[in-house]
Amino acid sequence: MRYSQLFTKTQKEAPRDEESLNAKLFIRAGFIHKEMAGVYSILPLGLRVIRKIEGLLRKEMIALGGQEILMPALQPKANWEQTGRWKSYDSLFRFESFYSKVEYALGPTHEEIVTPLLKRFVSSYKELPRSVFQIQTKFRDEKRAKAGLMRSREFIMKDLYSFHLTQEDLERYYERVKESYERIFDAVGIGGITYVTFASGGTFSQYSHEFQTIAPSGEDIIFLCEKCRVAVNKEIIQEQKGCPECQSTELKERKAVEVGNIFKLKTTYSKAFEFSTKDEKGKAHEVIMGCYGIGVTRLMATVAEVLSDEKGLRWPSSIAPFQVHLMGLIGGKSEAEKLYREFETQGTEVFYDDREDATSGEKLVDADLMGIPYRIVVSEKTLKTGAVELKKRGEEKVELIKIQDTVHNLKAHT
RNA sequence: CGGGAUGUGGUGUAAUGGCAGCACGCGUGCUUUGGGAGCAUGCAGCCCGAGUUCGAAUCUCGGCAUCCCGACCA
Repeated sequence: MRYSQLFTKTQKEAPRDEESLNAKLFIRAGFIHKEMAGVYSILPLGLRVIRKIEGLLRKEMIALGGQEILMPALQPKANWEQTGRWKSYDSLFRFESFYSKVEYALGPTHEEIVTPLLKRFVSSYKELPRSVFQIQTKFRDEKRAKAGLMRSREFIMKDLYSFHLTQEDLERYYERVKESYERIFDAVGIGGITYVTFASGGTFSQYSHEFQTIAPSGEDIIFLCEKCRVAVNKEIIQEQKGCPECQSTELKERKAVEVGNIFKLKTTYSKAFEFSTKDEKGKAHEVIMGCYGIGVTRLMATVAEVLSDEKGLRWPSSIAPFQVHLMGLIGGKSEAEKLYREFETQGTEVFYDDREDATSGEKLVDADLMGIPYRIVVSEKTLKTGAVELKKRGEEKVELIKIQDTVHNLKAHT
């Protein structure tokens, strides 16, 4: 993509009405635009990051046997009454049609849809287990939206739901999802600071698990055991006392962001919707369920919060909007143009700062702000030796590589 | 929802009862170009509504919006 074609632009100053690091960086770099408290438009660069995260999640969910679907954000009141959550779910957006008295909900989560949906098709133990997932926009009427994309009223989430014949089968699947989540957080560069955290599991199971990423800006407090690499949520620290795995009481208190959550629903929703299957003997059993969420936009914000530096964003290759940020400075513009075309032909994701009216300084500063992993500068200086300059975002070291090897070389890097 | 704060060109800010100014941005021209350029010139603003006053961006009241703290958070 050419910078000159991009309708957005970067800005030097962060707006006064954003205090959180992620929102400041995303707005300055032109990734998002605030429409109102807790609601943002996603701009071209931001959307590319979201698509990357979605791709990664999709791959993992499919590996877990998940079948991708897309359920509605607009949901019938009746389903929410069936589970009692029409009245009890505080952050449910409810509204009435302008034309009739019909009331609707905007989905904050999809148990009320997915359970009757699976019930419609699954009626025998032979069809279990099953799992479905979606990547979709959720709505929650947060009492206070805050911290940019960290806690917004409209956000993108990946939600997976699994359906089992037995508790044991759910347990096995649950462990597989846990491992999958760990791979996902590793892949986006926050694995080292993300902890499986024991949280309250409600009345139906002993624990649920959250994936908590250590961050100064986090709104949750966790108590972590460095030895076991697990943590305990603030909610249950009183009853739990020590580390759930080694019983150590030397836990460290840290602020963290909840980037994912896995939960054994057991039969809560299958009971509400009378979803059961027959076993070999023809006896009906309520289906055992699990649900597993990762906030896509929150994950994006978390990566920005923990990996950025004073110059701007710093994306891991796995979810970067582009792999290469190319620019031609004085004396290097025509060579940069040629390189750009070559990259495009080769299918490398390249962002080309082809602006005629931007100064060198401006281009360099923008590259740091946007945080694309590899920067290639072509200028009179580099061309003296028939080379271009390659620099990785966040590192000081620059490497000169022969211009004719550049495209091939980057293919190896990315 | 309780508490606190703030609303001035697109963005960041100054003026605090008396001519709305600066920087970035945007337009035009020329010169520039390895870390958010220079000169010249132009465009663009007081959140909304009442009130006080000779006079309100400034004071008062109401509304709206945004941020922060708290409560809440599958």
